[in-house]
Amino acid sequence: MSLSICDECSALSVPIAQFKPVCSNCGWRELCLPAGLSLEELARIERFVSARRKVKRGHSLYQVDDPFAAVYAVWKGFFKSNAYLEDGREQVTGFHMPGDLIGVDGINADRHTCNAIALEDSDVCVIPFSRFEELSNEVPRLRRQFHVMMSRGMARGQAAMLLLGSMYGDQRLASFLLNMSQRVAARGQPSSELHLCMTRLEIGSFLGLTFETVSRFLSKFHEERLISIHRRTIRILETAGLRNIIAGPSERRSAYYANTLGG
Amino acid sequence: MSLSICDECSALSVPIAQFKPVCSNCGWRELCLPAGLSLEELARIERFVSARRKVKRGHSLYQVDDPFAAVYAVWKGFFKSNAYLEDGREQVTGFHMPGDLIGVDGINADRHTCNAIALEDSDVCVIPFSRFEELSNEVPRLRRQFHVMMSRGMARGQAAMLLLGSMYGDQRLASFLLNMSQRVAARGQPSSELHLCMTRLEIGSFLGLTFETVSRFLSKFHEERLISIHRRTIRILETAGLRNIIAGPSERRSAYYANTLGG
DNA sequence: CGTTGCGTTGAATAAGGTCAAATAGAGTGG
DNA sequence: CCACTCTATTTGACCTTATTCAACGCAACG
Repeated sequence: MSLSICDECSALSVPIAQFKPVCSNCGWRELCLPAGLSLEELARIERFVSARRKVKRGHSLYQVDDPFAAVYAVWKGFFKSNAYLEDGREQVTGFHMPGDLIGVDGINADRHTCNAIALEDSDVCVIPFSRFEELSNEVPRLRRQFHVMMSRGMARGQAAMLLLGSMYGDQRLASFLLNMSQRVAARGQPSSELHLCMTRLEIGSFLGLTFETVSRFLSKFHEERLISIHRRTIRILETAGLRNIIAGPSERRSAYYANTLGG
Repeated sequence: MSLSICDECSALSVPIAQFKPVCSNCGWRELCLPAGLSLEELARIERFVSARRKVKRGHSLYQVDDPFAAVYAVWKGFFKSNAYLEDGREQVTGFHMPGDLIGVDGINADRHTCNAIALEDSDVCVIPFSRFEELSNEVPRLRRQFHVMMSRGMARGQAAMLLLGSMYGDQRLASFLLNMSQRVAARGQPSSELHLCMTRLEIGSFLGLTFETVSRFLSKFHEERLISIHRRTIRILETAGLRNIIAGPSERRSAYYANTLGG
C-alpha cells in the first residue's frame, strides 16, 4: 500500500537546463504560476525554478510526513493525491494534470499531509518554496497568481464537498466526467475523448463510491448512449444528457448545473 | 433563502479605533494572522486592519458573487459558509469561530464563491486584501502565516473529503463533535461542553446527512452515555467512546483516528 | 497457459433518506 | 398569564440507494 520514495526516482532529479521547455515557451504557462507575467518577469522566475523531476508511474512525488521544501507544477503526466485511513483504505482527494500546482498542503505544518502518486510516467517542475516566497515579493503578479491558485484549490475542495455531501452516485460520476472533460479542454486538447489513467477503484474513492457502483453507473451511461467505453478511454457522446443527470432525476430541472468540481 | 446584505449591518462598520482590543492584546493572536509576530511587527499590522464590522445573527458578511475586497478574521461570534444548489437546497461548507480567517475563497475569481452567514451576533476584523498583500511583503512572518492559514484551509477541505467520502453517518457525527471540541479547546475554553449554535439541519448539511439522521445518531450517542444533550448544548462524556465509533464498528480497531476535520 | 489485476454483473443486505406525526420551546398578542 | 403560532427537534414506518459478497470475463505478462 505505502510506496516509499525510491532511489531510482530520486536520482532522476535533473537540472532544468537539460530541458528545452522552460516557462516562457511552456504550453501550460497561462494555467500555471507564470500566468499573466511579462517576458522580463518570466526570465526571473525561470532562473529560479531549479529542476525538473521525473516520477515513474506508481511512484510518489512526496508522501505524508515528508518535510515540506518545495511545491511542484505538473508538466507532463498525471497524479493523484491520497491519504490512507488506519484500516488501510485509500481516500483519493484529487487528480492533477499538467499546469496544476501541487504540494501546497505542506505549508501548513511544514510536512506534507497527503501523498502525491504518479498515475503515469510524469515530469514536474520543482519550485523551492522559501526562495519562491522571496521572489514573489519582487514580482507582485507572481504573488497574486500564487494566491489565486491557492484560493482555487480551496474552491475545488468546496466543490468536492458539495458533490460528496449532496449528490447521488450517478450525479457525482456525471460531474466527474464533465469536469475532467472541461479540464482537458482548458488545456487545448480534444475534450470529448477522455483517457482516464486511473482505476475504477480510484474514481470510486474520489467520489465516495465503491468501484462496483462506479462500474455500474458507467455501464448505465453507456446503455443510455451518453458515453462510450473502451477500457479506460471514455468518449462523451451527450454532454447535455450528463448535465441532465446532474440536474436531477426528472422534475426539478431549473438551470443546468455548471460542473465546478476540481481535482 | 437568500439573505441580502442589509443597510443595518453595513452601517455597523466602524473604525477599529473605537474598540480597545487590537491585535497586540487580542486573545486569538496566536491562532490568527499575527501569530509569531514581534511587538514591532504587530504595531505595523494594527495600523492597517482598517475596521471591525458587526454582523447580526442571520445576516451575511458576504455573499456569492460579491466583489472580493477583503478577508476577515472572526473576532467574536460564529459563522457558517454555505452555497445554495439550484434546487434550493443548502450545502454548508464550514463553520468558523474566533481566530479563523474567512473570505479567502474570493481571491480566485475576484468574487466570493460562497456565503458567510453569522449564526450569532458577531464581530469581524476587516483586512483589505490588496493592502494586506503589500504589507505582507514587508513582514515575511506575516506572509508566511497567511500562507500557512491558506494551506490549513486546504487541509481542512481534504479532511472534509475524507469524512464525506469514506465514513458512515455515526462516524461523521462523532468526528464533528470531537473536532468542534478540539477547536474550542484550542481557544482555551472548556471543551467538554459545546454550545453549538447551528441547527441539526446545518450540521446535517455539513456532514452530508439529513437532519433526521443527525438527530437519530445524537440520540444514539446519548443512549450510549457518550454525550448529554440539552437543546443545542452538548456535553461530551466519553471522548474515548466517540473515538471508538470513528475507528469503526467493532473489529478493525488499529489506532485511534485523530480527528482532523475542520470548519 | 496459468496467474494476476482490473472490470463487469447479479443477488442479498444494510445504511440512510423520505414521509409523516408528535412534541417541545420561544416568541407574540390578547 | 394564557392561548396561539412557528420553528426546531425527535421518533417511527417504509423505501430508495448504494454497499457487500460472490461469480465471472478479459487482457497483460511471466
